Parts: sequence; C-alpha cells; structure tokens
Amino acid sequence: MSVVQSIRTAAVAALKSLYDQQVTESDIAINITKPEFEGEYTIVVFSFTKFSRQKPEETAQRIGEYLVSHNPELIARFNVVKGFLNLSINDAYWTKFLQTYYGDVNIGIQPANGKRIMVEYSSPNTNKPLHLGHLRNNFLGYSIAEIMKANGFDVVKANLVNDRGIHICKSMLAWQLFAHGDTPQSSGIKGDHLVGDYYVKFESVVKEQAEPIIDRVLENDFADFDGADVEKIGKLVTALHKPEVKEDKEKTGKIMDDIKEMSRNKTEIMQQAKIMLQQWEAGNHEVRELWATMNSWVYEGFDQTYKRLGIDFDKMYYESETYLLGKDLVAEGLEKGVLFRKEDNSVWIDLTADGLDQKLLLRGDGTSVYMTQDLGTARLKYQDYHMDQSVYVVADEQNYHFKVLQLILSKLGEPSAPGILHLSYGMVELPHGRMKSREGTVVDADDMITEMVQTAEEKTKESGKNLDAFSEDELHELYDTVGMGGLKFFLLRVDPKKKMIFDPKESIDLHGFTATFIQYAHARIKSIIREVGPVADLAGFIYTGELLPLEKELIILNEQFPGILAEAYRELSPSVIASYIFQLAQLFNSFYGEKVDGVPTYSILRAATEEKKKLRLQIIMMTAHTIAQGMKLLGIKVPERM
RNA sequence: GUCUUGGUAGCUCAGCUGGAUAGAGCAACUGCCUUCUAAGCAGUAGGCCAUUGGUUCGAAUCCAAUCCAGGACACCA
Repeated sequence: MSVVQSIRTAAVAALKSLYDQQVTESDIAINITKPEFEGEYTIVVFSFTKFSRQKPEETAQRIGEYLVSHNPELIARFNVVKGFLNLSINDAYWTKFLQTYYGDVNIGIQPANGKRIMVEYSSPNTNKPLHLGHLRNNFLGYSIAEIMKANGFDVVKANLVNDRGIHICKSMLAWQLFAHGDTPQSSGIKGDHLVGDYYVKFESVVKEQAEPIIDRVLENDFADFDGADVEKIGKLVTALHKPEVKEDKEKTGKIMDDIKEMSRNKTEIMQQAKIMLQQWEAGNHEVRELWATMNSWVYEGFDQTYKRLGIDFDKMYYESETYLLGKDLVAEGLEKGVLFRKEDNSVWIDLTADGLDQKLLLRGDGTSVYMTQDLGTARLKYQDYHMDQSVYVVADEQNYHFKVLQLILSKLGEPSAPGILHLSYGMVELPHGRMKSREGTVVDADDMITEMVQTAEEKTKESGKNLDAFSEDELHELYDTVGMGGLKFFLLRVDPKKKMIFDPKESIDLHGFTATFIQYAHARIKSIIREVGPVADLAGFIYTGELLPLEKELIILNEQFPGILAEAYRELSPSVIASYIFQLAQLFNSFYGEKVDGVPTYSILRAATEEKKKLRLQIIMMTAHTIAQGMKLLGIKVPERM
C-alpha cells in the first residue's frame, strides 16, 4: 500500500473517531508538502470544518494528534499552518520500504488482472514511407500498450495496414509508366521510399495534366466534363466571379481548390488509376500481381523502420482482407430496421436523434465506405480476441469518425461497442505550421532517425569522454540508444491530447528535459555500483539512523512510481511517466552533486560510515531500477555507461 | 453556420478531481571539474495563467460570455 493510501485510511479513521463522520477516502485532499514547510505530505482540512465546527487550525491540530498517536509507525510528527496539516513520515517507514524494494527490477508492475485490451496503432498506408506524424503514433501506441501491460492487462498490439485503394493504384500506375522495371534491388532504394517516389511522380503528372483543364474551365470551356459535373463546375466558376468572393481571399481559395480537385479527377492518368482500382477489385491477375509485388517492397521497408524504432505487433490486419466485412453488418442492420435504404439504393443510418447527421454506410452501387470497413473490422477484432477494450491510436482529426463508429456499433448491438476507445492525439506540426506533402515539408521518418543517431555520435565524440573502453559495437549501440531515445522522448514528453510543435533544432538537443539527461543519470548510478562491487548483507540491511534531506526525498519520489504508472494508464499518457522520470533523474543529479565546502554530502564510495554507504547504495539502486522501468515503458533503452 | 480542442515566462511544455508565494527545460547572465562520469550541479533574471463576469473561506484549475488559433462536420481514408 502506498504512503498516500495509508494516510487516507488513517485519516478516514481519525475523522470517524473524532467527529463521527464517514468520509470517503477520495474526499480527502492530500498534497505533497511545499518545500518551505516541514513534512512530506499534507492533508488539507478546510473542508472538514463543516462538521468539526472548529477553526481550520484547531481541526488540523486534533487530527494531527490523533494520527500521530494512532499511527506512530507511519507518522512521526506534524505541524499545522492555517488549514494545512503537514505530516512528517517516520524515517523507519521509508527505510523499511527501501529495504523491501531496492532490488526489485520490476518495481511498480502490477499482477495480471484478467482483462484484455487491443491497441491498434501505426496503421500505415502502403503508398509512401512513414513520416514524423507516424512516429508520434507509433511511439504512443507502443508506449501505451506497455503501460497497460504494466498495469496488469493482457495487451494485443494490432496493426491495420491500409494496403489497397486508389492511393496504392496511383503508385502502381506511375511505376508501370515511368519506372522501366526499377526495383529496390536494382535501384538501391528502400522499398517504401521507392514506391513513395512513384506516388509523388503520379501527383506531379496529375498536376501537369490538370493545368490545361483548369485553364479551359476558367475560360468557361467545360468540354472536359460531362453529366452533372458540367453544371457543378459551371456554378463554381460563376461563384468565382462574384464581387463578394473576389474580395475574399479565403473563399476564392476554397472555390479554386474545388475546381482544381474536379479538374484533377478528369486527367487521363487519374482515369487510368480509377480503372486500375476497378481491375484490382475485379481480381485482375496482372494488377494483383503488381500490387502484391510493390506491397512486398513496402513491407520490407516498413519492417526495417519498425525494427529501428523498436516497436512490434502481435497481430497484423490487412485492409485488402477486411474491406468487405462490414457488408454483413449492414445487411443485419437493415433487417433490424436500424438502417434504411434510399431511392438510389444507398444505405444510411440516421443519427439525428443523437445530435449528429445521417451517415452513409453503403454507396448506391453497393460498395462500402471507410465507416463500413471499420464496422466490419471491429467485429472481426472482437471475434478474434474478445477483448474488454479496443483502443484506436488515431489522430484527433478523426474524433468525429470514432464517435460515430462507436454509436453505430452500439445501435447494431455489437458486443464490441462499449469497449471502443479512441486514443486521440494531436497532430505534429513544424515551427512554420502543418506538414504539407504538396509543399514538400513532410519530415521523413527514416531521415529523422538517421539524423538523431548521427547527432548522438557527434555529440558523444565532442564530449571529450574517453571512449577507449567501448568496443566499436558498443559505441554504435550507444549512439542508437541516445539518438532513438532522444527522438522518442521528445515526441512522448508532451500530453498526447495536445498538438505539438516539432522543432528539429530542439529535438536534437541532449540537455535538459531529454532522454539523454535521464540516461546519463542512469549511467552514473551504474558506474558507481560497478565501482563499489558486491556488498555483504545489503539485502537484509535496514538503515536505522536519521535520513538526510536528499536521501529521504529520493526514497519518497521512488515510492510514488506505482501511482504514476496507474495515472499514466488512467490518463492514457506516457508523458506522465516522462515528466516523473525526468524529475527523478534531476533529483538524483542533485544528490550526486551536492557539496558543502567542496566535500560531497552524499558520497557513496567515501560515505562516513558503512551504514550510510549501504543506505545510499540501496537508494541509488532503487532509483536506477525505477528509471530503467519508466524508460522501458516509453520504449527507451538506458545505457550501463556513457 | 454547428460541434470540438486549445490559449500559462522570449520559445517548448508541466500544473487543471479547486488549496499555501504558479513550476520545468531551452535561450540569456553568474559561479563550480586534483576526490563516485561537467551529456552534470548551484544561482540570477524572466508571469495581469487570452479577456470579462460568476461560484467559493480560497480559482491558472469549476461555470458563463467574448476574443484569438487549430480540427471536424465527404458517396476520401
């Protein structure tokens, strides 16, 4: 039981006994005592004055006296400032805690709770390589899955690969037209990048081909369009010439975007891509063959990147295998009367009663849309794993989609519905704004990784450390640990819910609130432990003297780790752990560096007594374990030395 | 237009189930390597917590309105 929990229990008993009040534990506000006051934890008693019918000071005094006399093993002293009851925990409590846990490398890990959670993350498209945005998704998904495991859940990490659709056909077509048979092997280009290059090529051809069409449109020549499109594009052009639109740059831009989009759709190459998609859906052998080949290139590339990122999956889903699944659900929904069919044969669900719109589930031609696929996949996942919760790590631009997904699933009576949880995270932006592929500002994931590891190498060499003791392999591992750690920490240290600014200059920094800082603290501890060597009787040792301030603070902070772990799960936020571990590393560094008149206060090797040496060893060992454990939950390695 | 998220130091972010004088890191400025790794430590400076009102013994935190910024509201995924 945690200290805070023990205090709560004791306080509830005190209130019952003193005032005959049954207060729930969660109603007791316990804070960490401000450094300027004596004590470690503080009970805020203002709210108790309602039933104590005494001044806050008197109330606090009475509770304090009760707590000390009834819980002497826990609380040694107290002092009262206004309505704040500051408690000093017994040093013996801390040293006992230390003795129990200092050697526990699984500190904070909870036993299995019998619940299963699926975490779907990464979910890439196979038409281009991963970029910075995917990195946040991947790190977040991996970390949250690890955090859930540590909290006792049985976690299934899933990856739903978007391996079919018009975007894939674009890459395929451009490859057919322009690649002259190039392969990753022949070109020496990583598979996902090669395919991505042809996607870019496709887009540039579209742009080229669309220009004359747009020119004609702007001269009121709509010969490129047919059917209802003629009227639609005509309206857009008319709107463009309205005086109130002419003055409004934003409106003009929007209309021009629509015109461009329609024109792009009429280009020859786009038409070809659409034909290819139809051929794919019809199972055309040649198209399927090409598709399989190019996807295999991409997977090879992704596998390499995933490996470097250190992330993994228990289950792969492929959209090519799941995109038809939702249709059964739609049929059942029609039968149940939850869905309805319109004149054009399209199928809809009416969510207006829930404050939302009508939502399309099947097109008039019977083909499914994004939502239909997700409905089907949700059922499939549930059939496969019967999980209690199904988490989707997806950017916040899809908040509406997941709200609707869950609502429809529950209206269809799907057992998976209550467990749907959208872990919505903010987009990654650059200092100048959002990444835009059209403007070429997308930061490539592989480039990013390479740059971080390179920076780690440069900084290590610049540091002037003696690297002779490291083998070549060890050095490379260190660069990787520091570089990748830096990247992961930078993306995980901010609250996932919030959008974040990614400043490349800041991201390669190795000082301050960074993984490197924490890794360094860990390496320092390990270095001391190596230096000291084995110590007799450490396991059975309990320090009985008085604790110095930073000795005590370190134990206290370590003791909070399980609570932090639970909070990280509750908030679905690895950043909680990142902040905590940083704070712990900071505190250790102060402990390590404090000197009075040039003499280190907390020296381990040269501790004044053997008892102090053992105490401090226990403290730093526990600290190293907590740091390593916390970093592991973020997917970050810690070095033994650096 | 409707819904939604955010606005805290020059910059990037904590703090938000209401509690004591609002915290880190970066950047700036001072000091500290003959003693366990200076990728470090100690310190200085930097704030009308977007604005206005309300609830309360007490508000950065809760409520309302306003301003500013992002996102969503597709027979795209």
